[in-house]
Amino acid sequence: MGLKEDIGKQTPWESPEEEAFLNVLRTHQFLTEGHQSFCKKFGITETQYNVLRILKGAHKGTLPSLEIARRMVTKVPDITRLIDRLVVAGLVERKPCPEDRRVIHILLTTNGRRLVKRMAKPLAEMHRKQLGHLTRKDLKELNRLLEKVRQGD
Amino acid sequence: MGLKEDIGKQTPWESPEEEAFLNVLRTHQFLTEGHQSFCKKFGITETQYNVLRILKGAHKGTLPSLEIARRMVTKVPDITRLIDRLVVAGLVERKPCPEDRRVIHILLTTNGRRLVKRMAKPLAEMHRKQLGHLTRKDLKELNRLLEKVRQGD
DNA sequence: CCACAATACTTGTTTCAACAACTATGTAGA
DNA sequence: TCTACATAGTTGTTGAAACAAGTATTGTGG
Repeated sequence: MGLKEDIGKQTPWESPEEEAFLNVLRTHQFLTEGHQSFCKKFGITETQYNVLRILKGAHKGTLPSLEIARRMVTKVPDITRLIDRLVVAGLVERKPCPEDRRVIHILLTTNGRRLVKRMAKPLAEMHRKQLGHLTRKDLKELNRLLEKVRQGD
Repeated sequence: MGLKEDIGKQTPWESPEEEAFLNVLRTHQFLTEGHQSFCKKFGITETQYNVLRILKGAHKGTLPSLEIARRMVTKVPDITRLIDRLVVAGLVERKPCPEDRRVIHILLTTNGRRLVKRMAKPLAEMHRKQLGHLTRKDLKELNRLLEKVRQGD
């Protein structure tokens, strides 16, 4: 199924660039939908999972909040209340930095670490379900092209 | 710049699928950011533009609201108030369908049509700015792979 | 060392999206 | 024709994102 049938549009694309643009949007939507409902099963949002994932991958498992914001996929102008919710959920905690009292370090709690671990295998499964029909060569080429897109502007 | 440096992560990917997944998310963010600020310059949101674009491409320039919702890139469970805002902005209007009184047709007003037209050229320019550095072959391959992703699941 | 700028985060406010429940109209089978 | 169900859209409510302005701490040029 091509994009044209997919969205039931009458007129063709203005340009191949527009087609690619919408194609990225559609595919993003396709992938993110599954990811969203996946996260929901574990009681968190996509954005919240993103924070946990970043913390898990971080050196020493701790980062200043704005550093987390910087690494997020989406822009988060409101990192404070995003962290707030994770604190309330008992998944992360704040630890003021003694060296620089402006900074607040965020780290996973035991529960947070446990949740990320518990999500790992099912998540990998979902990725395989969503992308497993692409060959290694496909994936490599897709990654190359997506990275090339981001080099522009 | 690869994805790894891009997001400052320590640990490598769990799988090529996860890498591709995040790559789509990042690239989507990259593209949509520009698109968002573009739309903002014209006083509308991305979602609102999406409605206008769909109406412009629709046969006879009119569609029932739920049909619009169905064609949107993102899920819109709240099409009513999305249309509300466009009505208030004077860009679309509602026209009850006489044949089926459940249905309400949405159509562009003159102002709406004018706005879409006014946005067309700058938008094409932005697409070229964002994606112009990819060759035709790149774009074709990218489109092919993105469509292939959506065939899965 | 002192004013001033930069950094790191917080808070207030407004707007938008998500979810579910609800109304109104049309369709189809017993 | 009457009941049940499906479709189209609306509304109420809650929660989260967007934006801008504010506070506290640190770095820096004169």
